[in-house]
Amino acid sequence: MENHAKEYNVEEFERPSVTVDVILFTIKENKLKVLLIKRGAWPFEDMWAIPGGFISMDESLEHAAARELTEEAGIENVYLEQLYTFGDPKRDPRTRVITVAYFALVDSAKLKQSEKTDKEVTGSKWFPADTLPNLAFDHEKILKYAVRRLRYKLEYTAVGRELLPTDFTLTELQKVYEIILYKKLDKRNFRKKLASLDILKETNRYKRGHHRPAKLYSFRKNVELKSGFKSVQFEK
Amino acid sequence: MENHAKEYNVEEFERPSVTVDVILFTIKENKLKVLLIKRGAWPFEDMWAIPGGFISMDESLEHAAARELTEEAGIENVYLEQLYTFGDPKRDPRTRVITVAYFALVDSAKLKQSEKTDKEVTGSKWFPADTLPNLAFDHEKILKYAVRRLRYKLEYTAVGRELLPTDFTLTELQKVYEIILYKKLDKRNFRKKLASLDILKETNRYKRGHHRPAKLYSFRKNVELKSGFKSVQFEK
DNA sequence: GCAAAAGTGTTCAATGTACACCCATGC
DNA sequence: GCATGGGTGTACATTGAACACTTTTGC
Repeated sequence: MENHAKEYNVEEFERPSVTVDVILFTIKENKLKVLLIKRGAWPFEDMWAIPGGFISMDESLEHAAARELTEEAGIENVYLEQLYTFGDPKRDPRTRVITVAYFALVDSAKLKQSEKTDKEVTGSKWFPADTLPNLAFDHEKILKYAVRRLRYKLEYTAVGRELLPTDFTLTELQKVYEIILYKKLDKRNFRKKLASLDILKETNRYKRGHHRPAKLYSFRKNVELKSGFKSVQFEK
Repeated sequence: MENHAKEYNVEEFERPSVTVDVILFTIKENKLKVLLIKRGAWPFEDMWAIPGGFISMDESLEHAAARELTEEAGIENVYLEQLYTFGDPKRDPRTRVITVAYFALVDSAKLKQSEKTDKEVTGSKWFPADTLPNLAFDHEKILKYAVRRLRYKLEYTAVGRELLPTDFTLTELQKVYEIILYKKLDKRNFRKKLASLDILKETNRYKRGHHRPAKLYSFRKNVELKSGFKSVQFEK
């Protein structure tokens, strides 16, 4: 059939540009936050955008996403998951740009170091996921999609761990869920569920604060992010 | 920051080729089947592949997917959903090719017409999803991913409707679920669940066969594909 | 009248949800 | 000693799973 002949001459086809964009989430100040970057040039100059960039010809998509995170946020080894590919012909006024969006999760404690070194130098800033500035391109749509996916994932898997240090208290874990799902959870039910899932292990250390010390827990190794916290219906 | 300067000169970047591949599922002969196309040229000449092709510069990704379905399978207006984007640098020996995979569902009755006209002319063939030939490129991986997603979707949404004509019997619907989930379901529980979901409406027509006639049902309009049939755990 | 698919309810188990009090520490 | 967050169990409702017989038709 004719298509095969066409396929052979790969070079005949005009090629779009391909980027990766990475929505990086963290929790700070009891809020879900997203890292955005101020654009310095046309188009959408001075507007905020999701960090991203062009893929190299010899790197995988995931590698490109990880590289962007290092370059633009100075962080490494974070949870990274492909979200969706946005390819509307008019989404970038310069030329045809298809973007493969990823989302990433990082414990805010991990940010502290890099934050001090290149703070504001990069023109990047953390915004609360529920009060965003106007965004460049179709980035608002992408970001909203990412938030939906994050919520969904949180209910059905244990991705919450990616937003916490290795050791944490049960109350801290519950807060992660409450912040992202945007609703209060019942302490006893939450803990009962955790116990039944058998994904945590106690340490024998405690977090001491101003009140009664809280036992520290960590996730079991080899818990393949699964098993959920269904408490809201998301699809509509 | 330096990246913005780079971004401005979009043209400086080498561009990959971008294709869409579409995994088209249907149910025939009580099996889940997938449409594959025999390759006519290097690379992977004479091997079977998922239908797909290059995107045009002025069409959306979804449009490209729909167009491929029309060109390669002669069908239109089917359920189409973006699956995942595969971009390993070595997945195509010719050059860097990133493919945005979609999956599509079609009622086999809808195929009958086009089937007769261009059968075998296109070098395409329906394979049972569980007994595939060796596939070109990374298409086996893509296809397995599609099957997983289809199962998942079937449990949590009402996509099953896309594999049936507008009117169908409850037994036919149950068979769709059994074939895809690859397990027997209990007739009474299945019907009780359907009733509670309130997504079907009775017609006053019956399907007459060799035995007792079965009432025909259709899906309510505006049932946004949701609400599920959880009966197996999929993630692992 | 008999073979074959259509249709229909109840019981039990597991899971989810609501809810209130004592405990250990810092100050 | 008191304010504050840490920690724990029980009763009820909802959902899922197992299970068998009668009905209606074509032949």
